[in-house]
Amino acid sequence: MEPPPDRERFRPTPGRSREEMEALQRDIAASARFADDLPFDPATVGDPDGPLVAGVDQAFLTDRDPEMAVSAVVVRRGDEVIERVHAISPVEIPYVPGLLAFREGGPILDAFAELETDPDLALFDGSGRIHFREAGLATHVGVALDLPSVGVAKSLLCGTPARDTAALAAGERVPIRGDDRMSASATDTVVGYAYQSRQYPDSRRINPLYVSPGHRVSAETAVDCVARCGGDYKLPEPTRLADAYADEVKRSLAE
DNA sequence: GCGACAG
DNA sequence: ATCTTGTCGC
Repeated sequence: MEPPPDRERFRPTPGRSREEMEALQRDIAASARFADDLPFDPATVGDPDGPLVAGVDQAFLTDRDPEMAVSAVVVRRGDEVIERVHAISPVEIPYVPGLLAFREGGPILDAFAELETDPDLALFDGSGRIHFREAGLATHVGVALDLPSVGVAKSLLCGTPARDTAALAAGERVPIRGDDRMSASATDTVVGYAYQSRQYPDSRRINPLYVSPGHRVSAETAVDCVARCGGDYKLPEPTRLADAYADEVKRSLAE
């Protein structure tokens, strides 16, 4: 799938100043919908006859002249893999906290362009609304494709947990509220959740995931969808499969 | 000067 | 993200 013609302006292309990138992010946030606007019933995510859920992740070939990105997208219905694609693209923008979508967004869109299936929902490795300008990777790509999306990050970029998240039991979720490091419009509103997908039985601890709406989903529905994606690991299965696939492609390119 | 942050 | 073996515990 490709971005709709009228959304080409959201594509995270290189050659922009930091100010221009931040301005585009404010534009992206203004176009994002942090409320449910889904073509399916979120309660059916993970069901054999439920929606098509895509997992997205990348691996990098740092030891190349232009650094190369391997972007992978794995689409599932229930626990069955319907389609799996990848793209290998040059990385043209360095990683800067807050501007991750500009480094990874382009290569990810290259992978989506290879997709024959149209997913109903996509899970990204990174933040959505939990972002300084409410326009993290999941939001940026979701808005660019006008595709319902969710951000699943392994660490918290900004925002404040409603209570301590150090020792949550499996399945527990704690609201993350917008704080002073974020757009004023997010202040005190629930921009996402810390979600303990897995936990050890003993005293060892696993950090929670930080789930936030990307586009066309509310914070509550975003966590519900992640919880329904299942899997036996910390990361939801779609994302974990995309991660493994990107690594597989990367290793096959070793020299 | 301090703060300090996805992948 | 990436560089990387063994090791602790169920």
